[in-house]
Amino acid sequence: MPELPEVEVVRRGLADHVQGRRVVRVDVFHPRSVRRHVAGDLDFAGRLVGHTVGGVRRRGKYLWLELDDAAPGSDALLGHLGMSGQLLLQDESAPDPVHLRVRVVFADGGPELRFVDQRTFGGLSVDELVGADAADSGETVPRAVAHIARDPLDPAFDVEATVSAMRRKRTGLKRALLDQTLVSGIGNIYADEALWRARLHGARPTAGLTRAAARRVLAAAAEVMTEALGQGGTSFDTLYVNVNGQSGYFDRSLAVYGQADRPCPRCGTAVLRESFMNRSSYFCPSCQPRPRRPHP
DNA sequence: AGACTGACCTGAACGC
DNA sequence: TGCGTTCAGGTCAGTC
Repeated sequence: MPELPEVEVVRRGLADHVQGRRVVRVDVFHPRSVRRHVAGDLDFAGRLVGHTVGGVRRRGKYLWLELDDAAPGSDALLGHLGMSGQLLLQDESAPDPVHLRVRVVFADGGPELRFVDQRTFGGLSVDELVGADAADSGETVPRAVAHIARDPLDPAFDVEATVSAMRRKRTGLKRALLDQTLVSGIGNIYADEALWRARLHGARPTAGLTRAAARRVLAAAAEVMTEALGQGGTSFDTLYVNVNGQSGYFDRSLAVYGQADRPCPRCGTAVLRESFMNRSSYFCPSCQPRPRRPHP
């Protein structure tokens, strides 16, 4: 399940291996994988061919390859891995993976960029770059990413503004952590881990949080994702760009996620699993007591 | 306007 | 053995 650290691992791998390369051919094998490109797969391919990959950027779980340059109005190849997406660099002689959805071929004859996605929740599109925020920083993001908040590892991430925005919400803390327009990059796994580190229950109403508690959980999220990145980063020295986290090492370090009935690493109490938003939440009932007035 | 739900998708694991 | 059910969960259109 790619969340911020996994996407960042991919970004680094791509930056090392596709920057400066010119696209000569694009094959789209599954229309759903380019559904965000409303002009269709032919237009998608046409906007890539002939262009050279510039910088490789990321915000939250979104990743994009600047085409030619980063100026507003220029195009970028935007990608989201969804649940099962992978961006692989593979030699043209390597057999096509079963779930190969899009192939990008480069002029130098080197390894192809292959978008592989079993469940097709992810996707690619070509999107125009726009100014990142009102301030004239010169930073640009694809139009489709403009509504996504900065993530906790972004140097320009504003903790105090995020704390204020969080406390203005009328929702539960875990919902808020998963809200990509409030703070991006956090998914179900790192939300549970951050809540555990901050000793807070996900049903705590955001409006009732102290600023200190809100800061604590955001700091915990940044910390756990930084640690995961450190471990995920060990495996991308080859042309194979690992994306889905399956071969990452961080799962050994998870305190509560997926650890139902196992002892909490801090106090030994059995970790609980609960259903939440059609998925699962894991927490320690001792370290993270349910609030007296939980947000439903 | 903001909060929330359901739909999308495939394959593995499980129960009977 | 096989069939049906559940689970994994990121995002956004649609609803209230």
